[in-house]
Amino acid sequence: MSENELNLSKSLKQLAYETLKQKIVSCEILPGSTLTEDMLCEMLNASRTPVRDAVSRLEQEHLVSIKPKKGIRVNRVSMNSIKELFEVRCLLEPAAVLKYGNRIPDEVYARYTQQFRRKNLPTEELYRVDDEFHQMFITASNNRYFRSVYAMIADQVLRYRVLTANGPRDEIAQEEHYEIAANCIRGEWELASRLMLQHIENSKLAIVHYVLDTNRNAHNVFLEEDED
Amino acid sequence: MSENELNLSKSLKQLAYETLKQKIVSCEILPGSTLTEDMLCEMLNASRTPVRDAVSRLEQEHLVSIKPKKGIRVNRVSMNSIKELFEVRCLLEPAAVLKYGNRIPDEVYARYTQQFRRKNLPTEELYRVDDEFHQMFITASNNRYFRSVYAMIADQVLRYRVLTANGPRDEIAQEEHYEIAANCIRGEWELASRLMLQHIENSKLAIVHYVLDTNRNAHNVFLEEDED
DNA sequence: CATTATATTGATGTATACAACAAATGTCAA
DNA sequence: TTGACATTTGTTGTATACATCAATATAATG
Repeated sequence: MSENELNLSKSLKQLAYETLKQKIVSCEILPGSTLTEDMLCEMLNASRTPVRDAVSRLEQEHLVSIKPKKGIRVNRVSMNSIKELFEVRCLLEPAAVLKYGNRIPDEVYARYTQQFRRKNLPTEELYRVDDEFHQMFITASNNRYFRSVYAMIADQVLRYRVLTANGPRDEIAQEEHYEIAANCIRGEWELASRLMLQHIENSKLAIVHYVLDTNRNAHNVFLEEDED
Repeated sequence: MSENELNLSKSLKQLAYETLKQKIVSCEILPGSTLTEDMLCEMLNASRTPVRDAVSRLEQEHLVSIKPKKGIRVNRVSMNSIKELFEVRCLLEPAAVLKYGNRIPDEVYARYTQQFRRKNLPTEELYRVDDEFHQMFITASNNRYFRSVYAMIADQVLRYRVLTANGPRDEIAQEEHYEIAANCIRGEWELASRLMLQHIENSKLAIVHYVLDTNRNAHNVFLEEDED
Protein backbone atom coordinates (compact mmCIF):
# COMPACT_ATOMS: atom_id res chain seq x y z
CA MET A 1 0.00 0.00 0.00
CA SER A 2 1.29 3.45 -0.85
CA GLU A 3 -0.05 5.78 1.81
CA ASN A 4 -2.16 4.94 4.79
CA GLU A 5 -4.43 7.91 4.92
CA LEU A 6 -5.10 7.30 8.60
CA ASN A 7 -3.37 5.05 11.03
CA LEU A 8 -6.23 4.28 13.35
CA SER A 9 -5.57 2.45 16.54
CA LYS A 10 -7.86 -0.37 15.47
CA SER A 11 -6.21 -3.25 13.70
CA LEU A 12 -6.82 -3.57 10.01
CA LYS A 13 -8.38 -6.96 10.41
CA GLN A 14 -10.93 -5.60 12.84
CA LEU A 15 -11.58 -2.64 10.59
CA ALA A 16 -11.91 -4.86 7.55
CA TYR A 17 -14.34 -7.09 9.40
CA GLU A 18 -16.53 -4.24 10.53
CA THR A 19 -16.67 -2.34 7.28
CA LEU A 20 -17.24 -5.45 5.20
CA LYS A 21 -20.00 -6.60 7.49
CA GLN A 22 -21.53 -3.16 7.35
CA LYS A 23 -21.49 -3.20 3.57
CA ILE A 24 -23.20 -6.57 3.56
CA VAL A 25 -25.94 -5.91 6.09
CA SER A 26 -26.68 -2.56 4.51
CA CYS A 27 -27.05 -4.34 1.19
CA GLU A 28 -24.43 -2.09 -0.35
CA ILE A 29 -23.02 -5.42 -1.44
CA LEU A 30 -26.05 -7.23 -2.76
CA PRO A 31 -27.04 -10.64 -1.41
CA GLY A 32 -26.08 -13.31 -3.88
CA SER A 33 -23.00 -11.48 -5.13
CA THR A 34 -19.83 -13.44 -5.59
CA LEU A 35 -16.67 -11.58 -4.69
CA THR A 36 -12.99 -12.39 -4.76
CA GLU A 37 -10.40 -11.61 -2.16
CA ASP A 38 -8.70 -9.23 -4.54
CA MET A 39 -11.86 -7.23 -4.99
CA LEU A 40 -12.22 -6.96 -1.24
CA CYS A 41 -8.58 -5.95 -0.87
CA GLU A 42 -9.14 -3.07 -3.22
CA MET A 43 -12.46 -2.17 -1.63
CA LEU A 44 -11.06 -2.18 1.89
CA ASN A 45 -7.58 -0.89 1.14
CA ALA A 46 -5.89 -3.80 2.83
CA SER A 47 -3.87 -6.82 1.89
CA ARG A 48 -5.20 -10.32 1.72
CA THR A 49 -4.25 -11.30 5.28
CA PRO A 50 -6.68 -9.07 7.18
CA VAL A 51 -9.28 -9.54 4.47
CA ARG A 52 -9.10 -13.30 4.77
CA ASP A 53 -9.43 -12.97 8.50
CA ALA A 54 -12.54 -10.86 8.13
CA VAL A 55 -14.10 -13.17 5.58
CA SER A 56 -13.43 -16.16 7.76
CA ARG A 57 -15.32 -14.58 10.62
CA LEU A 58 -18.21 -13.63 8.41
CA GLU A 59 -18.42 -17.17 7.17
CA GLN A 60 -18.82 -18.42 10.72
CA GLU A 61 -21.66 -15.97 11.12
CA HIS A 62 -23.32 -17.44 8.04
CA LEU A 63 -23.20 -14.13 6.22
CA VAL A 64 -20.97 -15.41 3.42
CA SER A 65 -19.91 -18.78 2.07
CA ILE A 66 -16.39 -19.45 0.92
CA LYS A 67 -16.42 -21.53 -2.23
CA PRO A 68 -12.84 -22.75 -2.64
CA LYS A 69 -11.33 -21.72 -5.94
CA LYS A 70 -14.54 -20.01 -6.92
CA GLY A 71 -15.04 -17.00 -4.74
CA ILE A 72 -16.72 -15.55 -1.71
CA ARG A 73 -20.43 -15.57 -1.93
CA VAL A 74 -22.68 -13.23 0.01
CA ASN A 75 -25.45 -15.45 1.25
CA ARG A 76 -28.90 -14.77 -0.05
CA VAL A 77 -31.82 -14.00 2.14
CA SER A 78 -34.11 -16.95 1.79
CA MET A 79 -37.41 -17.84 3.36
CA ASN A 80 -35.48 -20.50 5.21
CA SER A 81 -33.04 -18.02 6.69
CA ILE A 82 -35.94 -15.90 7.93
CA LYS A 83 -37.33 -18.97 9.64
CA GLU A 84 -33.97 -19.71 11.25
CA LEU A 85 -33.39 -16.18 12.48
CA PHE A 86 -36.77 -15.82 14.10
CA GLU A 87 -36.64 -19.28 15.57
CA VAL A 88 -33.59 -18.16 17.50
CA ARG A 89 -35.11 -14.86 18.51
CA CYS A 90 -38.35 -16.50 19.67
CA LEU A 91 -36.43 -18.86 21.89
CA LEU A 92 -33.78 -16.51 23.19
CA GLU A 93 -35.37 -13.15 23.77
CA PRO A 94 -38.47 -14.12 25.77
CA ALA A 95 -36.29 -16.32 27.95
CA ALA A 96 -33.90 -13.43 28.48
CA VAL A 97 -36.73 -11.13 29.54
CA LEU A 98 -38.06 -13.71 31.96
CA LYS A 99 -34.77 -14.68 33.55
CA TYR A 100 -32.61 -11.58 33.32
CA GLY A 101 -35.06 -8.72 33.01
CA ASN A 102 -34.89 -8.07 36.73
CA ARG A 103 -31.19 -7.32 36.47
CA ILE A 104 -32.00 -4.09 34.68
CA PRO A 105 -32.78 -1.05 36.86
CA ASP A 106 -36.25 0.42 36.75
CA GLU A 107 -34.83 3.78 35.68
CA VAL A 108 -33.70 2.21 32.44
CA TYR A 109 -37.13 0.81 31.73
CA ALA A 110 -38.67 4.16 32.62
CA ARG A 111 -36.42 5.90 30.12
CA TYR A 112 -37.49 3.45 27.43
CA THR A 113 -41.20 3.90 28.12
CA GLN A 114 -40.74 7.60 27.51
CA GLN A 115 -38.84 7.06 24.31
CA PHE A 116 -41.30 4.53 22.96
CA ARG A 117 -44.14 6.99 23.42
CA ARG A 118 -42.43 9.84 21.62
CA LYS A 119 -43.79 10.40 18.16
CA ASN A 120 -41.98 11.66 15.09
CA LEU A 121 -38.59 10.44 16.09
CA PRO A 122 -36.18 10.33 13.15
CA THR A 123 -36.37 6.85 11.65
CA GLU A 124 -32.72 6.19 12.25
CA GLU A 125 -32.97 7.12 15.90
CA LEU A 126 -36.10 5.04 16.29
CA TYR A 127 -34.40 1.94 14.99
CA ARG A 128 -31.34 2.55 17.12
CA VAL A 129 -33.43 2.65 20.28
CA ASP A 130 -35.31 -0.42 19.13
CA ASP A 131 -32.14 -2.46 18.60
CA GLU A 132 -30.70 -1.24 21.86
CA PHE A 133 -33.80 -2.33 23.75
CA HIS A 134 -33.69 -5.85 22.38
CA GLN A 135 -29.95 -6.09 22.83
CA MET A 136 -30.23 -5.01 26.44
CA PHE A 137 -31.88 -8.23 27.61
CA ILE A 138 -29.27 -10.37 25.93
CA THR A 139 -26.48 -8.32 27.41
CA ALA A 140 -28.07 -8.69 30.82
CA SER A 141 -27.75 -12.44 30.53
CA ASN A 142 -24.04 -11.97 30.89
CA ASN A 143 -23.54 -15.13 28.87
CA ARG A 144 -20.93 -15.17 26.12
CA TYR A 145 -22.77 -17.76 24.07
CA PHE A 146 -26.06 -15.93 24.11
CA ARG A 147 -24.25 -12.77 23.15
CA SER A 148 -22.36 -14.46 20.33
CA VAL A 149 -25.36 -16.01 18.72
CA TYR A 150 -27.40 -12.87 19.15
CA ALA A 151 -24.67 -10.79 17.56
CA MET A 152 -24.87 -13.08 14.55
CA ILE A 153 -28.60 -12.79 14.12
CA ALA A 154 -28.97 -9.14 15.10
CA ASP A 155 -26.74 -8.15 12.20
CA GLN A 156 -28.72 -10.31 9.84
CA VAL A 157 -31.93 -8.75 11.01
CA LEU A 158 -30.53 -5.38 10.00
CA ARG A 159 -30.62 -6.56 6.43
CA TYR A 160 -34.37 -6.98 6.62
CA ARG A 161 -34.77 -3.46 7.77
CA VAL A 162 -33.53 -2.32 4.39
CA LEU A 163 -36.51 -4.15 2.99
CA THR A 164 -39.21 -3.12 5.41
CA ALA A 165 -38.06 0.27 6.66
CA ASN A 166 -40.63 3.00 7.23
CA GLY A 167 -43.46 0.51 6.96
CA PRO A 168 -46.79 0.91 8.69
CA ARG A 169 -45.67 -1.50 11.41
CA ASP A 170 -43.15 0.93 12.82
CA GLU A 171 -45.52 2.62 15.23
CA ILE A 172 -47.27 -0.59 16.17
CA ALA A 173 -43.89 -1.99 17.11
CA GLN A 174 -43.22 1.05 19.26
CA GLU A 175 -46.42 0.43 21.15
CA GLU A 176 -45.46 -3.23 21.65
CA HIS A 177 -42.11 -2.14 22.99
CA TYR A 178 -43.85 0.23 25.34
CA GLU A 179 -46.01 -2.53 26.77
CA ILE A 180 -43.01 -4.74 27.33
CA ALA A 181 -41.06 -2.06 29.16
CA ALA A 182 -44.10 -1.04 31.21
CA ASN A 183 -44.64 -4.60 32.40
CA CYS A 184 -40.98 -4.93 33.27
CA ILE A 185 -41.34 -1.97 35.57
CA ARG A 186 -44.35 -3.60 37.20
CA GLY A 187 -42.33 -6.76 37.70
CA GLU A 188 -44.71 -8.74 35.52
CA TRP A 189 -41.93 -10.78 34.00
CA GLU A 190 -44.02 -13.59 32.64
CA LEU A 191 -46.34 -11.22 30.89
CA ALA A 192 -43.44 -9.17 29.56
CA SER A 193 -41.85 -12.35 28.26
CA ARG A 194 -45.02 -13.38 26.47
CA LEU A 195 -45.39 -9.91 24.99
CA MET A 196 -41.84 -10.10 23.73
CA LEU A 197 -42.58 -13.40 22.05
CA GLN A 198 -45.67 -11.97 20.44
CA HIS A 199 -43.80 -8.88 19.33
CA ILE A 200 -41.12 -10.95 17.63
CA GLU A 201 -43.69 -13.18 15.96
CA ASN A 202 -45.47 -10.09 14.67
CA SER A 203 -42.22 -8.75 13.27
CA LYS A 204 -41.62 -12.01 11.51
CA LEU A 205 -45.08 -12.01 9.97
CA ALA A 206 -44.59 -8.48 8.72
CA ILE A 207 -41.36 -9.40 7.04
CA VAL A 208 -42.74 -12.59 5.55
CA HIS A 209 -45.72 -10.77 4.14
CA TYR A 210 -43.58 -8.03 2.73
CA VAL A 211 -41.24 -10.47 1.09
CA LEU A 212 -44.06 -12.51 -0.38
CA ASP A 213 -45.72 -9.39 -1.75
CA THR A 214 -42.67 -7.87 -3.37
CA ASN A 215 -41.67 -11.24 -4.68
CA ARG A 216 -44.67 -11.17 -7.04
CA ASN A 217 -43.29 -8.22 -8.90
CA ALA A 218 -39.94 -9.70 -9.76
CA HIS A 219 -36.96 -7.34 -9.64
CA ASN A 220 -35.59 -8.30 -6.26
CA VAL A 221 -32.44 -10.19 -5.52
CA PHE A 222 -33.25 -10.91 -1.96
CA LEU A 223 -35.35 -13.97 -2.03
CA GLU A 224 -34.70 -17.13 -4.03
CA GLU A 225 -33.62 -20.18 -2.16
CA ASP A 226 -29.95 -20.91 -1.55
CA GLU A 227 -28.60 -22.80 -4.45
CA ASP A 228 -25.66 -25.18 -4.40
CA MET B 1 8.07 -27.27 4.95
CA SER B 2 10.39 -30.00 3.79
CA GLU B 3 8.24 -33.01 3.15
CA ASN B 4 4.51 -33.30 3.48
CA GLU B 5 4.18 -36.79 4.79
CA LEU B 6 0.65 -37.03 3.46
CA ASN B 7 -1.20 -34.71 1.15
CA LEU B 8 -4.67 -35.23 2.48
CA SER B 9 -7.57 -33.78 0.62
CA LYS B 10 -8.43 -31.62 3.63
CA SER B 11 -6.93 -28.19 3.67
CA LEU B 12 -4.26 -27.49 6.19
CA LYS B 13 -6.31 -24.80 7.84
CA GLN B 14 -9.14 -27.23 8.44
CA LEU B 15 -6.73 -29.84 9.71
CA ALA B 16 -5.00 -27.34 11.97
CA TYR B 17 -8.32 -26.25 13.37
CA GLU B 18 -9.49 -29.77 14.11
CA THR B 19 -6.31 -31.08 15.67
CA LEU B 20 -5.75 -27.98 17.75
CA LYS B 21 -9.30 -28.06 19.01
CA GLN B 22 -8.93 -31.73 19.80
CA LYS B 23 -5.77 -31.07 21.78
CA ILE B 24 -7.54 -28.38 23.76
CA VAL B 25 -10.74 -30.20 24.60
CA SER B 26 -8.81 -33.33 25.49
CA CYS B 27 -6.74 -31.21 27.86
CA GLU B 28 -3.56 -32.31 26.12
CA ILE B 29 -2.97 -28.60 26.08
CA LEU B 30 -3.83 -27.55 29.60
CA PRO B 31 -6.39 -24.85 30.27
CA GLY B 32 -4.66 -21.64 31.22
CA SER B 33 -1.63 -22.28 29.02
CA THR B 34 -0.32 -19.44 26.95
CA LEU B 35 0.98 -20.41 23.54
CA THR B 36 2.52 -18.57 20.66
CA GLU B 37 1.81 -18.96 16.99
CA ASP B 38 5.30 -20.29 16.45
CA MET B 39 4.77 -23.05 18.99
CA LEU B 40 1.56 -24.02 17.24
CA CYS B 41 3.26 -23.95 13.84
CA GLU B 42 5.78 -26.46 15.09
CA MET B 43 3.16 -28.54 16.85
CA LEU B 44 0.89 -28.69 13.82
CA ASN B 45 3.55 -28.76 11.11
CA ALA B 46 2.10 -25.83 9.29
CA SER B 47 2.96 -22.24 8.62
CA ARG B 48 1.43 -19.29 10.37
CA THR B 49 -1.34 -18.68 7.85
CA PRO B 50 -3.41 -21.81 8.49
CA VAL B 51 -2.54 -21.67 12.18
CA ARG B 52 -3.80 -18.14 12.49
CA ASP B 53 -6.97 -19.16 10.73
CA ALA B 54 -7.52 -21.99 13.18
CA VAL B 55 -6.80 -19.85 16.21
CA SER B 56 -9.16 -17.19 14.96
CA ARG B 57 -11.98 -19.68 14.77
CA LEU B 58 -11.23 -21.07 18.20
CA GLU B 59 -11.33 -17.58 19.61
CA GLN B 60 -14.83 -17.12 18.26
CA GLU B 61 -15.80 -20.31 20.02
CA HIS B 62 -14.45 -18.90 23.28
CA LEU B 63 -11.90 -21.70 23.61
CA VAL B 64 -8.91 -19.39 23.44
CA SER B 65 -8.28 -15.68 23.82
CA ILE B 66 -5.85 -13.83 21.62
CA LYS B 67 -3.90 -11.34 23.67
CA PRO B 68 -2.23 -9.10 21.12
CA LYS B 69 1.52 -9.02 21.48
CA LYS B 70 1.35 -11.44 24.39
CA GLY B 71 0.20 -14.79 23.14
CA ILE B 72 -2.67 -17.17 22.64
CA ARG B 73 -4.24 -18.19 25.86
CA VAL B 74 -6.24 -21.38 26.31
CA ASN B 75 -9.22 -20.28 28.33
CA ARG B 76 -9.56 -21.70 31.77
CA VAL B 77 -12.54 -23.59 32.95
CA SER B 78 -14.13 -21.38 35.54
CA MET B 79 -17.25 -21.71 37.61
CA ASN B 80 -18.62 -18.94 35.45
CA SER B 81 -18.01 -20.84 32.24
CA ILE B 82 -19.83 -23.85 33.67
CA LYS B 83 -22.76 -21.61 34.42
CA GLU B 84 -22.72 -20.22 30.88
CA LEU B 85 -22.49 -23.60 29.19
CA PHE B 86 -25.34 -25.13 31.12
CA GLU B 87 -27.48 -22.05 30.78
CA VAL B 88 -27.33 -22.56 27.04
CA ARG B 89 -27.99 -26.26 27.27
CA CYS B 90 -30.94 -25.79 29.62
CA LEU B 91 -32.54 -23.37 27.22
CA LEU B 92 -31.72 -25.05 23.96
CA GLU B 93 -32.04 -28.79 24.46
CA PRO B 94 -35.44 -29.04 26.15
CA ALA B 95 -36.84 -26.68 23.53
CA ALA B 96 -35.37 -28.85 20.81
CA VAL B 97 -36.95 -31.99 22.26
CA LEU B 98 -40.30 -30.29 22.51
CA LYS B 99 -40.35 -28.70 19.08
CA TYR B 100 -38.29 -31.00 16.89
CA GLY B 101 -38.40 -34.36 18.64
CA ASN B 102 -41.26 -35.49 16.44
CA ARG B 103 -39.07 -35.14 13.38
CA ILE B 104 -37.07 -38.14 14.48
CA PRO B 105 -38.41 -41.57 13.51
CA ASP B 106 -39.56 -43.92 16.25
CA GLU B 107 -37.07 -46.53 15.10
CA VAL B 108 -34.26 -44.23 16.10
CA TYR B 109 -35.67 -43.75 19.57
CA ALA B 110 -36.20 -47.49 19.85
CA ARG B 111 -32.58 -48.13 19.02
CA TYR B 112 -31.50 -45.68 21.71
CA THR B 113 -33.71 -47.22 24.38
CA GLN B 114 -31.96 -50.51 23.73
CA GLN B 115 -28.53 -48.97 23.91
CA PHE B 116 -29.26 -47.03 27.08
CA ARG B 117 -30.32 -50.25 28.81
CA ARG B 118 -27.21 -52.17 27.89
CA LYS B 119 -24.78 -52.52 30.77
CA ASN B 120 -21.03 -52.77 30.64
CA LEU B 121 -20.59 -50.79 27.48
CA PRO B 122 -17.04 -49.57 27.02
CA THR B 123 -16.83 -46.09 28.51
CA GLU B 124 -15.79 -44.55 25.26
CA GLU B 125 -18.71 -46.07 23.40
CA LEU B 126 -21.08 -45.03 26.13
CA TYR B 127 -20.06 -41.41 25.88
CA ARG B 128 -20.21 -41.50 22.12
CA VAL B 129 -23.82 -42.66 22.18
CA ASP B 130 -24.59 -40.10 24.85
CA ASP B 131 -23.23 -37.21 22.80
CA GLU B 132 -24.95 -38.47 19.68
CA PHE B 133 -28.28 -38.58 21.46
CA HIS B 134 -28.05 -35.00 22.64
CA GLN B 135 -26.73 -33.82 19.32
CA MET B 136 -29.59 -35.49 17.48
CA PHE B 137 -32.24 -33.07 18.75
CA ILE B 138 -30.18 -30.06 17.79
CA THR B 139 -29.54 -31.47 14.35
CA ALA B 140 -33.25 -32.11 13.95
CA SER B 141 -33.89 -28.41 14.43
CA ASN B 142 -32.29 -27.87 11.05
CA ASN B 143 -31.26 -24.44 12.18
CA ARG B 144 -27.74 -23.24 11.43
CA TYR B 145 -27.60 -20.97 14.45
CA PHE B 146 -28.68 -23.64 16.91
CA ARG B 147 -26.14 -25.97 15.40
CA SER B 148 -23.38 -23.37 15.56
CA VAL B 149 -23.87 -22.50 19.17
CA TYR B 150 -24.31 -26.12 20.16
CA ALA B 151 -21.12 -27.06 18.36
CA MET B 152 -19.34 -24.50 20.49
CA ILE B 153 -20.65 -25.73 23.78
CA ALA B 154 -20.60 -29.44 22.99
CA ASP B 155 -16.87 -29.28 22.48
CA GLN B 156 -16.44 -27.43 25.73
CA VAL B 157 -18.50 -30.00 27.55
CA LEU B 158 -16.06 -32.64 26.37
CA ARG B 159 -13.42 -30.98 28.51
CA TYR B 160 -15.46 -31.60 31.61
CA ARG B 161 -15.65 -35.25 30.81
CA VAL B 162 -11.92 -35.46 31.34
CA LEU B 163 -12.63 -34.31 34.86
CA THR B 164 -15.63 -36.40 35.69
CA ALA B 165 -15.23 -39.52 33.55
CA ASN B 166 -16.19 -42.89 35.00
CA GLY B 167 -17.96 -41.29 37.90
CA PRO B 168 -20.90 -42.85 39.71
CA ARG B 169 -23.33 -40.71 37.75
CA ASP B 170 -22.63 -42.53 34.50
CA GLU B 171 -25.32 -45.18 34.95
CA ILE B 172 -27.82 -42.78 36.44
CA ALA B 173 -27.38 -40.65 33.35
CA GLN B 174 -28.03 -43.67 31.16
CA GLU B 175 -31.30 -44.27 32.94
CA GLU B 176 -32.27 -40.63 32.48
CA HIS B 177 -31.52 -40.95 28.80
CA TYR B 178 -33.66 -44.04 28.64
CA GLU B 179 -36.63 -42.26 30.12
CA ILE B 180 -36.30 -39.40 27.67
CA ALA B 181 -36.16 -41.71 24.66
CA ALA B 182 -39.03 -43.82 25.96
CA ASN B 183 -41.26 -40.79 26.36
CA CYS B 184 -40.35 -39.60 22.90
CA ILE B 185 -41.65 -42.88 21.51
CA ARG B 186 -44.88 -42.41 23.43
CA GLY B 187 -45.22 -38.93 21.98
CA GLU B 188 -45.07 -37.38 25.42
CA TRP B 189 -43.03 -34.45 24.21
CA GLU B 190 -43.67 -32.14 27.11
CA LEU B 191 -42.64 -34.75 29.61
CA ALA B 192 -39.60 -35.70 27.55
CA SER B 193 -38.63 -32.04 27.40
CA ARG B 194 -38.91 -31.65 31.17
CA LEU B 195 -36.89 -34.82 31.71
CA MET B 196 -34.22 -33.46 29.42
CA LEU B 197 -34.08 -30.26 31.44
CA GLN B 198 -33.78 -32.22 34.65
CA HIS B 199 -31.12 -34.46 33.17
CA ILE B 200 -29.00 -31.48 32.15
CA GLU B 201 -29.43 -29.83 35.53
CA ASN B 202 -28.34 -33.05 37.22
CA SER B 203 -25.26 -33.19 35.01
CA LYS B 204 -24.42 -29.67 35.96
CA LEU B 205 -24.75 -30.38 39.65
CA ALA B 206 -22.49 -33.40 39.35
CA ILE B 207 -19.81 -31.35 37.66
CA VAL B 208 -20.11 -28.48 40.09
CA HIS B 209 -19.81 -30.80 43.07
CA TYR B 210 -16.88 -32.58 41.55
CA VAL B 211 -15.09 -29.35 40.84
CA LEU B 212 -15.75 -27.96 44.30
CA ASP B 213 -14.49 -31.17 45.91
CA THR B 214 -11.28 -31.47 43.95
CA ASN B 215 -10.69 -27.80 44.35
CA ARG B 216 -10.10 -28.31 48.06
CA ASN B 217 -7.06 -30.40 47.41
CA ALA B 218 -5.20 -27.93 45.28
CA HIS B 219 -3.26 -29.39 42.35
CA ASN B 220 -5.70 -28.59 39.61
CA VAL B 221 -5.33 -26.08 36.86
CA PHE B 222 -8.91 -26.20 35.78
CA LEU B 223 -10.72 -23.90 38.08
CA GLU B 224 -9.66 -20.40 39.07
CA GLU B 225 -11.56 -17.51 37.67
CA ASP B 226 -10.54 -15.90 34.43
CA GLU B 227 -8.01 -13.23 35.18
CA ASP B 228 -7.37 -10.15 33.09
C1' DC C 1 19.53 2.74 46.17
C1' DA C 2 15.69 4.09 43.63
C1' DT C 3 13.87 5.77 39.38
C1' DT C 4 13.54 7.03 34.94
C1' DA C 5 14.86 6.67 30.24
C1' DT C 6 16.43 3.79 26.68
C1' DA C 7 17.41 -0.40 24.17
C1' DT C 8 16.31 -5.04 23.28
C1' DT C 9 13.41 -8.72 22.71
C1' DG C 10 9.67 -11.24 21.18
C1' DA C 11 5.05 -11.43 20.02
C1' DT C 12 1.30 -10.60 16.57
C1' DG C 13 -0.13 -7.60 12.47
C1' DT C 14 0.57 -7.07 7.62
C1' DA C 15 2.09 -7.58 2.85
C1' DT C 16 3.32 -10.39 -0.77
C1' DA C 17 5.40 -14.11 -3.50
C1' DC C 18 4.56 -18.66 -4.87
C1' DA C 19 1.93 -23.26 -5.23
C1' DA C 20 -1.95 -25.88 -6.30
C1' DC C 21 -5.92 -26.60 -8.43
C1' DA C 22 -10.35 -26.06 -10.77
C1' DA C 23 -12.86 -23.90 -14.24
C1' DA C 24 -13.02 -21.94 -18.70
C1' DT C 25 -11.38 -21.58 -23.12
C1' DG C 26 -9.60 -22.74 -27.32
C1' DT C 27 -7.80 -26.12 -30.64
C1' DC C 28 -7.65 -30.09 -33.26
C1' DA C 29 -9.57 -34.22 -34.97
C1' DA C 30 -13.45 -37.27 -36.12
C1' DT D 1 -20.76 -29.67 -35.91
C1' DT D 2 -19.24 -31.91 -31.98
C1' DG D 3 -16.35 -34.10 -28.96
C1' DA D 4 -12.20 -34.74 -26.30
C1' DC D 5 -8.06 -32.89 -24.79
C1' DA D 6 -4.61 -29.58 -23.78
C1' DT D 7 -3.74 -24.89 -22.29
C1' DT D 8 -4.58 -20.84 -20.08
C1' DT D 9 -6.52 -18.12 -16.58
C1' DG D 10 -8.01 -16.94 -12.21
C1' DT D 11 -8.87 -18.16 -7.59
C1' DT D 12 -7.80 -19.59 -3.00
C1' DG D 13 -4.17 -22.10 -0.09
C1' DT D 14 0.32 -21.62 1.85
C1' DA D 15 4.81 -19.88 3.25
C1' DT D 16 7.56 -16.27 4.66
C1' DA D 17 9.68 -11.69 5.06
C1' DC D 18 8.95 -7.41 7.14
C1' DA D 19 6.48 -3.84 10.29
C1' DT D 20 4.76 -2.61 14.57
C1' DC D 21 4.24 -2.41 19.11
C1' DA D 22 4.27 -3.69 24.04
C1' DA D 23 6.68 -5.68 27.72
C1' DT D 24 10.90 -6.30 29.82
C1' DA D 25 15.53 -5.79 30.88
C1' DT D 26 19.28 -2.62 31.37
C1' DA D 27 21.89 1.24 32.22
C1' DA D 28 22.50 5.90 33.59
C1' DT D 29 21.42 9.47 36.78
C1' DG D 30 19.47 11.83 40.80
